[in-house]
Amino acid sequence: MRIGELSKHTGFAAHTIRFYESKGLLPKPKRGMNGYRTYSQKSIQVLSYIQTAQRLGFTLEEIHSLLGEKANGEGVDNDQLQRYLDVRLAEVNLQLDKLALQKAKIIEFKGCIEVHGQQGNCTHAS
Amino acid sequence: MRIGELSKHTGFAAHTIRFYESKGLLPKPKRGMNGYRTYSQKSIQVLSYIQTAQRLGFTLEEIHSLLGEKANGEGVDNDQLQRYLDVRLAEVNLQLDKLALQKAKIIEFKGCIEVHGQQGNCTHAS
DNA sequence: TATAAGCTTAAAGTTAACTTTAAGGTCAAT
DNA sequence: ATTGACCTTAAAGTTAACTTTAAGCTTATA
Repeated sequence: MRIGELSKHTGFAAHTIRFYESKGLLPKPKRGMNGYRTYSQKSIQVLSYIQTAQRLGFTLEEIHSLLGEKANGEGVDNDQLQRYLDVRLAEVNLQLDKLALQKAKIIEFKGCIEVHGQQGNCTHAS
Repeated sequence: MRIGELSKHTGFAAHTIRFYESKGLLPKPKRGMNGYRTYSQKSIQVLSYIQTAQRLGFTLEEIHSLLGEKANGEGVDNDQLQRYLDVRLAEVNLQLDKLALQKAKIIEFKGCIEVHGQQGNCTHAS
């Protein structure tokens, strides 16, 4: 399979696949006699893994670690994976708290302006 | 007041204040005969306004609009401000939903791996 | 007087995850 | 044979919000 077909199977643009390769997320594929990249089914699985990890909010750098240096799809063991997930979970919870606070402030601010206007004492609502 | 003092009053680093000026968030200040920037109390208020807006999650570009082109601290009227707040609120809600979904997926994933291991059918938990 | 702290500028560097560009070789179909 | 789709590379561009660097005045302190 060439890069265009892999692209269709995974939804990743061809240039994104090349970019991932350059970042070490995908192993360097075999090349045809014309220099074109040649992929196997395995590559679909790895890209699918990357997609899943991205949906969980992992960065490409973290995914790189998850996949392991070789990027064969072997990657970390289950204990390490659990630790990664715990760290990510903590980050998500932190972000959720931060956004909940922002939301509360915005709502407070909205109410305040409605009543007092912008010049009021709510300009710097805590 | 020179830039160092303004920095101490507001908590913004001097180079950040210059950066805001370059972005049009702060009006160009007067200069002393030595070329040094000279600020008044007003600048403290504008920076404080910027800080508040940042805490609500507005980008510098949005804050630029909020302050108005002149960056005098006059800025938008209350109706426009309400609209900005509504837009930002919608963004925050969207982010909250996205993160809540991520959190649920991570937890699901964690449980799945605990039981089946990484090779299991949970690798691509929906 | 010497030194350190503070001020000036313009430009480049940072991070993330791509996207775009340029300049060209290959392949399939008409 | 030519057109168009697909492939190649390396390098630069994108966005946000700064930070860092370089090179050089000015001011305050010891």
